[in-house]
Amino acid sequence: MLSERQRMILSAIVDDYIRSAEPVGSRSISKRGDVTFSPATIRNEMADLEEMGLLEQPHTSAGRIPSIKGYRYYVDNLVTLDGVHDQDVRKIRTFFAEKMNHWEGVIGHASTILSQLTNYTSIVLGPEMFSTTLKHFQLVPINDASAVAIIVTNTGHVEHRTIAVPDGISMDDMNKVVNLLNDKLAGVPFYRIKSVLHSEVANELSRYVDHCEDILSILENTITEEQEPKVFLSGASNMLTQPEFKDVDKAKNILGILEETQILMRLFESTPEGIQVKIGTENTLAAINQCSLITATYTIDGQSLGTIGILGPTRMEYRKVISLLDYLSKDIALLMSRWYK
Amino acid sequence: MLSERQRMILSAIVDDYIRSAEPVGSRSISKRGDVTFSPATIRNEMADLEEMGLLEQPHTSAGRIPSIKGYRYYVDNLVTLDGVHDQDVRKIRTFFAEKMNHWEGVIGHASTILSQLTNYTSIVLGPEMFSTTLKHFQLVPINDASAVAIIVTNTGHVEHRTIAVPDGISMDDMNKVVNLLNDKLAGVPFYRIKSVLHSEVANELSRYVDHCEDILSILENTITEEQEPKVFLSGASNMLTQPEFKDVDKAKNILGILEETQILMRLFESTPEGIQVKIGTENTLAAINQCSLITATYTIDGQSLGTIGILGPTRMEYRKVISLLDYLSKDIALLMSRWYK
DNA sequence: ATTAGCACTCAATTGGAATGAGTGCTAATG
DNA sequence: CATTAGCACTCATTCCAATTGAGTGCTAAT
Repeated sequence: MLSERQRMILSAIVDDYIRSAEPVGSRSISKRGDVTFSPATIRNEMADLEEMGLLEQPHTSAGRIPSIKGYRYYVDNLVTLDGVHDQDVRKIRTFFAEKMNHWEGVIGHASTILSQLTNYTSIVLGPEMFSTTLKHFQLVPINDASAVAIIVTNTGHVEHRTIAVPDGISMDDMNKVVNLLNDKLAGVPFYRIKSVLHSEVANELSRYVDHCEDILSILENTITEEQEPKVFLSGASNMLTQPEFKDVDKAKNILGILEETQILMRLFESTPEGIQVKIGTENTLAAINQCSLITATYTIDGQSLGTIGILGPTRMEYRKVISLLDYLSKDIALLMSRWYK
Repeated sequence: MLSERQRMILSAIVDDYIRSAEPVGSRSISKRGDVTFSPATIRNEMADLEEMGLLEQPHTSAGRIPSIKGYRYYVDNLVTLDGVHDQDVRKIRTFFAEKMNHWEGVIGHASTILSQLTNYTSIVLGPEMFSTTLKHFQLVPINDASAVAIIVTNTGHVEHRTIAVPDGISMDDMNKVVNLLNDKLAGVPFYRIKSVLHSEVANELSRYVDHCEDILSILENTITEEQEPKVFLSGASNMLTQPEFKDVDKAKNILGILEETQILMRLFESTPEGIQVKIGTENTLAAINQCSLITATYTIDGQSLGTIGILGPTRMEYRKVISLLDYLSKDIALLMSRWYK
């Protein structure tokens, strides 16, 4: 649909604008070298591209900037992945060289690297449990009043949490409860555990143990809370380096959003496997309509575990970020496969 | 050293400046009602106060603003605590009404409340372990390759972490290791565990078990990492609402700092018990020389557990923040005493 | 089909005048 | 003698008009 020349010009404009954050004029394109036409010719093409909705003009006597649609075309058709820069690879290597023996380490480090290498904000979701089932549940008493609940999933993922034990519950009762839970809940997907707890377990439990409501509510909290993936955020202040957020109010809006884990998670709802680019208003959340979000899932044995993402202005270095996310998501999968066998 | 009238005027200037963030003129003070002198008189007194270093003038024809020394005098001598506002108390109540069965919940909520009620940034440190000793160590095997390490301190505090178990370590070996560790390390303060591990445990361990270096290094990591208190941050974006940070560069500086947990912790090094106010350059960290940090420790049975703090511009609502921190630190102690018996 | 040339647009910059909040000093006042 | 009214002075801020310059669209020439 676009001529080769138009594609070249569009590409040049997007590239230039990504670099400079200033509207791009016909003259500067002509001088770049890779497009050998005169400014006048380029102007004509630009007018056409604008008519197609790929470019827009802030005001009559300014250069052009890419529209959302323009970025979309650029990302879908013009971005050539040139791989990750050598020095970036080296930096990732040294970062991950440190021996890590829990997944939070890997995910946390990944988040830090991403923001450092891109100068954007990185958002990383830990292993999700939506598609995961309970494999094993264990309670380790610590003292009269508290115990550690350990939850093992079918993926080999382990979560733990200290819980308060209500007064008047004996060790014996505990064991009964734990056994019953393992019987009933093993193999049940997490998102269904809450209802199973109420429908099947509650009745049976009341036969064996007093105070069962207390125990149930605690378990319910513990298990359902763990269901939520943990969110790691890094480089939020990088937003402020972008000229589009030199207006403090805009910046505050976005940074405020970034502080609300709940909202962040909604951003990642229904991210498909592989790499996804959401540009400006393509994001459902109005507050980040000036931003682009690029996400990549990390998978082991074809199963999607979690998501890493970069949030930046729509004027984002798509080429670099996409390459990097692709590389890193595979790296994370590799590193984490140790715990998932 | 200051006359009553000078104290009134200084107090009025600080209050006004805290409210408006604009230099305060003699006329506006005179019109407030509580200082009944004419602008001319007030001007004379202001000149004196400036000479004493309590006030300063941005430029010749502007009003006065408090100097660091002025704030200091204000905080030390002029702040009257009027307690926490009723509606704030209610808000805290509803926030804490939710049943919480792990300390992260309490601390995390406290952080959120603080930033919401003050519109500043809150920094909260979880229970410290510097003055804490190991009470009990436990390893719960999950599968061949991993186990959960549970660490109980003398304060009743519980930490846990999943660790990877090196190949070729049997359950039996494990138990031996755990028993040995409990023998040797129970009662040892955390900050000394690392050295004890090397000096006393390493030798002995090598007699019983192969691969002991692997195990040791993992344990060392696990234990020493837990030693660091967890940092909770909330309302960082509130910084941007302050006119002193309308300059994006300044804002980025501070927000950048806030993202670095290591640095944040250094801010809290050696916070004395009770409430402490550090104004502007009184902070050792140059990056926050435009800020004031107010901290309060929460203690149980006279033992200091952790610290809650508010970071804001030097032009901070000291009265309100100090009252609030005082109130909340006691509240946290109360809530947490459940787990510390 | 391409491009040189030209008139036109409009945001951004510049500089100088007007504004006004606030001061310091002096002399008058109770 | 402490207080205050009065006044000249300072200086950041605001306002406005003129200038600048990057960039466009159109037309005619190549």
